[in-house]
Amino acid sequence: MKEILSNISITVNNHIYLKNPESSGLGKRILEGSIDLLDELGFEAFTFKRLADRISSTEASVYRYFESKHKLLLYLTSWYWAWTDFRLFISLANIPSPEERLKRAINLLTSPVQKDISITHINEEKLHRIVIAESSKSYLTKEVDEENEEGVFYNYKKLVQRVCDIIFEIDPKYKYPHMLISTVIEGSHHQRFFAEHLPRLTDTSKKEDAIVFFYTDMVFQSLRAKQDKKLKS
Amino acid sequence: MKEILSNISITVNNHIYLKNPESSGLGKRILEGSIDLLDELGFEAFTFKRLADRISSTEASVYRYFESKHKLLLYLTSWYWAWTDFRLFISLANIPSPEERLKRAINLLTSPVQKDISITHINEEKLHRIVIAESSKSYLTKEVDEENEEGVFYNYKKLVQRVCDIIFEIDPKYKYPHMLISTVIEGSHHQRFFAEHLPRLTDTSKKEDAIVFFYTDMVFQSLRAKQDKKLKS
DNA sequence: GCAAAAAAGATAGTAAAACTATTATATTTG
DNA sequence: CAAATATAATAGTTTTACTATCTTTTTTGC
Repeated sequence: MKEILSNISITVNNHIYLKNPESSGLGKRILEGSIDLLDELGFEAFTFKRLADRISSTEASVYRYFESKHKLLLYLTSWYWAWTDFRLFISLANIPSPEERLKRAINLLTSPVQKDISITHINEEKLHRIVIAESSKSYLTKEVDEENEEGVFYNYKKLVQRVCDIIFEIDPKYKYPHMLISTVIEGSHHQRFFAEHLPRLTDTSKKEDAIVFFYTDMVFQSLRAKQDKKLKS
Repeated sequence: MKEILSNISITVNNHIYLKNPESSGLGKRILEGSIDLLDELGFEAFTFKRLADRISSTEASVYRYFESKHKLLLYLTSWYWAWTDFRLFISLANIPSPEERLKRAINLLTSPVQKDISITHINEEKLHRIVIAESSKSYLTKEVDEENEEGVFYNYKKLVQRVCDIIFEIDPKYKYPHMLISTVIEGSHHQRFFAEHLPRLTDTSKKEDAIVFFYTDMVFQSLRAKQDKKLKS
């Protein structure tokens, strides 16, 4: 995958950074280092000082790229949504049946991220763990409206919309596609976190992937309620 | 309601506080003041210094009740789950049909909190907004396992279990009751936040309460998938 | 009603976090 | 190679998140 896609790149809204971290070696070290450290320490204990030490740079240099650790988190999650949207696009290409496309979409959104699908210097497996544990902190703030106006959540909305478009093909009358899909995305992340840390809030069975199964079923049952087509679930 | 229930009180795991805030006037002012301030400022900008100023006390005095603002948030959310569990208990009393009980439970878990159901000095309407915007920060931390062992999430688990018990009555074979209910609770909170701040991630229709309807439908459709009883949805 | 105990207030102080500013040294680019 | 730009090194500020100490007020048990 690396070969084929070496000339595509993931873009993130430029209100999120001061200087594009993809534009320099230090910028890339900041991204790599912050993914490692956020995964190790969590958002609360993560600081630019610690990041600078880890990548053998200085606090002041990191501040030239991102105005705060909150913006850095926003960058990483936004990158993740763009990357997920891109993978989704590929996964759905040339599949004529909307039901099959929806099934593949849910599968991609709710499955764990495997190491081997990396396309860049970014460790997507670690990034996935960061998104699970930290991404809701990127919008559950008092600055959300302001930042939303700047377009920093565009990549997330775009991904949700892409899946909603499939639902529209299956049932143009279905009233809650966005609610359904954002519930699937946020929900599956929460369930992965619960499975690891608060197992009594979920139902873990190690054999099959209960999370993928549950949300696939949930979506198709919710849609079947509104229409009575046969589904290849 | 205030009259009838004046002798019941909500209990919170004692690992969460240093001194029980319900045991003194200052403690109650801390609870009241923190609910006001958290609602106004959000968790990030909330500090014990600001809280102390607001309630005309001192930082040091607040620290005698809670060892950190994180523990205070944990207290408030835990209180909220106990209160919700209590309301649920009442709402389900003497309703024989498990389907009807489940419907009432989903309704209670996904509806907005109205002012008039207050039983204490706590402003439950504000607390509900805090739970929506901040409660996931109480467990999305690196300390979650440690704190979970101390039992600080017990009230949340208990609430989820209570609803799972109803599902068991309806369909003892259903495999994912905890996933279903925690998805409903977390999901409905997220959707309320989205409706206000990120509307493109949800489907708002101001007339009826789309969120209650959506999750009720979701639950009953998910269960109908596994069984074919008639439901009064 | 009073003494002892406990709670709260007043004040001060520390370590670290979250930045900003300045100057010097590399590195890039035209 | 000069000029521009990026990074490093260093230092400083303000705020947060606490801890410590001492005094005053309130509670309580007799």
